[in-house]
Amino acid sequence: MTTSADTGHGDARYDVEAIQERWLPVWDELAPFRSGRPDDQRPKKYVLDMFPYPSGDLHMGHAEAYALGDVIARYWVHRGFNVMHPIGWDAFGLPAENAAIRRGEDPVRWTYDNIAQQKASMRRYACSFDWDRVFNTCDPEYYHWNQWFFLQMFRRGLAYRKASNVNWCPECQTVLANEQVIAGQCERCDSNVTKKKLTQWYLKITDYADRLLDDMEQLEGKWPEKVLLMQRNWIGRSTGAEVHFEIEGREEAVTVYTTRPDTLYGATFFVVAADSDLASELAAQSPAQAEFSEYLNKVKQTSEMDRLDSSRAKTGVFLQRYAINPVNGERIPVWASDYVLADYGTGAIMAVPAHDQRDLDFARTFDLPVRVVVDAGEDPAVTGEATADDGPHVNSGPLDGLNKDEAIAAIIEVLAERGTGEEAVNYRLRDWLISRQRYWGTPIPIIHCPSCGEVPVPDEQLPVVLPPAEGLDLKPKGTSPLGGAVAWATVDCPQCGGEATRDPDTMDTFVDSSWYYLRYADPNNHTAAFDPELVREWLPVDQYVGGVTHAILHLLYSRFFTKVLNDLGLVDFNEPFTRLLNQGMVIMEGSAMSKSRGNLVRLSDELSRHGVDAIRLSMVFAGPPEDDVDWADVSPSGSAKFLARAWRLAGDVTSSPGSDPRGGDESVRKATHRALHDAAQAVETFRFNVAVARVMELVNVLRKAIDSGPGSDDPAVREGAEAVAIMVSLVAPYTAEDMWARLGHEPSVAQAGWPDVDESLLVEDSVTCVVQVAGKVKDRLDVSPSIAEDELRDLALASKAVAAALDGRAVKTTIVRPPKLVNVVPE
RNA sequence: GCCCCGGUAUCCCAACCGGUAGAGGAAGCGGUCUCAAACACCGUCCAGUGUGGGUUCGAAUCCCACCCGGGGCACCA
Repeated sequence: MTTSADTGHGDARYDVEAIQERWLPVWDELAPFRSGRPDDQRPKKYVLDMFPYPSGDLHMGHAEAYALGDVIARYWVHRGFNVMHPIGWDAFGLPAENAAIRRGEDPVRWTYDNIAQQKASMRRYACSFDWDRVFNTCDPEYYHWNQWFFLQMFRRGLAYRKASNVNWCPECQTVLANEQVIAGQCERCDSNVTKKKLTQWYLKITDYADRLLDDMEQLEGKWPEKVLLMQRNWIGRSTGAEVHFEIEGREEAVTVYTTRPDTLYGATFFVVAADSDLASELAAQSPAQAEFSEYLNKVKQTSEMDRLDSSRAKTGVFLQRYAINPVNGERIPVWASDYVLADYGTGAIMAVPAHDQRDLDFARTFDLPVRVVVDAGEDPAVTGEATADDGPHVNSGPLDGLNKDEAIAAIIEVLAERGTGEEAVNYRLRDWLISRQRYWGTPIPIIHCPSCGEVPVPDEQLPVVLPPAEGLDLKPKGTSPLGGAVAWATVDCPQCGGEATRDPDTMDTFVDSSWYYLRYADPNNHTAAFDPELVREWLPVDQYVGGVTHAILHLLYSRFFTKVLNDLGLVDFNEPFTRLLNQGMVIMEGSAMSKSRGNLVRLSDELSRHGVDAIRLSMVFAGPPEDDVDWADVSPSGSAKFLARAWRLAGDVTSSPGSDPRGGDESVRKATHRALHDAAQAVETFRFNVAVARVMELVNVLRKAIDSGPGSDDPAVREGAEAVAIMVSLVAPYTAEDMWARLGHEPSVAQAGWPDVDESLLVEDSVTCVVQVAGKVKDRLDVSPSIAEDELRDLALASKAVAAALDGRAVKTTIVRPPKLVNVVPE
């Protein structure tokens, strides 16, 4: 146990447990982080930590995230801002339901118990949250507005139902959004995801693809580059053309999408996605019907995992049908294959094997012709490498001799003229599938009426509250448990009054987190999701802090919601999070902590061993915030040692509060003001570890000043110790508060304010000037920081060491950078 | 395969526009205090910045190639 340490200075001891117990009730009373006071004149700032999911108690990851968010929030409070730093719980989701299934616990009870536990832990962890703004997404008062937003979108055609092949997790027995499928596996349980044809609810995020992409410009330099890149990739905008191909024996032409319309003359075959409706239709009237059915069955059995393996050999079936190339009238064979995706573009492609590797692989497997139309010097049919480079077009009629860009422009014009094609944009992004066949979520507020169809639940009947779980079969079985709540599900149609049923699905929990940051501005509003006026006052979020795991999912959905709400006139901004900081993970000996790996470090153990402050400090000091913290590399006992050292300073100060630091020891004052200046700068640029180092430096200076310098009585020492308390309060609030009290002040140190930095104390009396000869350091001079260039050059040239290094050589030139450097360059 | 980020002392990490490689911490070693220890305090050792080349008066920093580690994307036509 190192919870206490004998100081060697009298009987005062740094007793972690006692300090924690002393200040918690005081803070409860003072509520220094309350942000809702109506008469508050301070400028507003909104600092937000991603809210937690209440699965058990807080863990090491939370400890890191909240320690970092706290540094930022507490800093801006010191800086005189009215900081809103709220917390709540992302409380819907599968774990509650799984606990219910496994242990027969009520999801409601399980969830609220966990929330209570986490809340108590956060209080003890001294998070600077505004406790007056707490809510949980599973509160009917909250999800009421999920339903309201859904209906707003429904009425505008942004929420709709369609049948399609959806991602299906056989383990969770529910559908998944594209964003929740990671490398062919379920984001939650890692099962291999399969496809299933189902009718599901979607939100039309694709309508916002361009804005989601283009508005990222506003975030440049304020969000991590990595996240912006991931979002860009995810949206995957590409430009090209749609080209209409006649199919022999089919009334309507079939459209393909291509990014390389310039290679149209090189199309030697045509491929439709095997699992598309078109493939089945084309096969139906063909001798290849039997072969195709067999192939389709095989394709359906292929797991998403295998399908994603691009090294897999190409497979397919010739449908014995022909398409007509609109530019040269050529008759090309139509194949069905699974290398073409049914839900991207139009589900059909023109294959140009000479200039597309996938098409070439396919052509070589089935002995189809390869025709070069862009001369890149090599023959893909021989090398097996398709050429995607630019070059003069050949075998391409009117395009011959043109380069890629010219040819694309020319062919689009030709296609448009003839009405056989046009310029087109495509996205990788798909609409957001939000229905889930699970219990613990927001019921979808739609009533299915046999005569009226999909009828929205009238606003005045919202919220549609979940029926109690008791008596329902929550086990995953592929259909919604809510369907089993017959009394709940059976209702009168709001339109015709006839018997109808409620939609039995619940919403993806990412809907909940897509607007929670708005609700904090007005958490207790019973008549609206929020008062637009309050949102205008507080939003957008000035600083968002959270893990990079949400780089796509949550952040993309939130951006989408914000844009929809902007269109609805409910918010006046386009981007919800002005700045984003991604913190790393806490790992152990190089890998993620997990029970099964046996390297799990329990937060509660660490807290009782070292104290809250030492753990917080360790998290912040471990390295740059976006890097992972390897718990094996940090030294919580070292942190505790530093805190005790800082704390002891407060007890050593013998001057009285309010004594004037002017007239105190100048070098101590300089160290103090330098530390305040540098630490502030470091915090504002998220270099928290550097900020801590600056404080440690100051503590070392003060220790020396007390023991062997101007002494404990010097007012500059008091000034320094108070600065230490304030700076330490960003990271270690208990220690700082106790220091503050020992220095003779009333709580809370959190509200003490950042001391003004005296600029004149940042100027050094003299600096060391390095004198180099040919770039090598030969001498050092003590000079005034304001020394003139000429004077410095003369001083340097007069140096004996320089003369010795020159060894008689003439000076070619002298580079002078006052006051820090002179470089003498010999001939 | 493509793209992004990183590689500095035994370890975790600093180093503003290219300008003294070291701020801070951990570990180690030595000392003061002590009967001894713990604690505390003081001091100290340790790298030339992954490798090779280039630009420059001067490179951890900029450029090129490669190696290693981490992350993202990956049949998206």
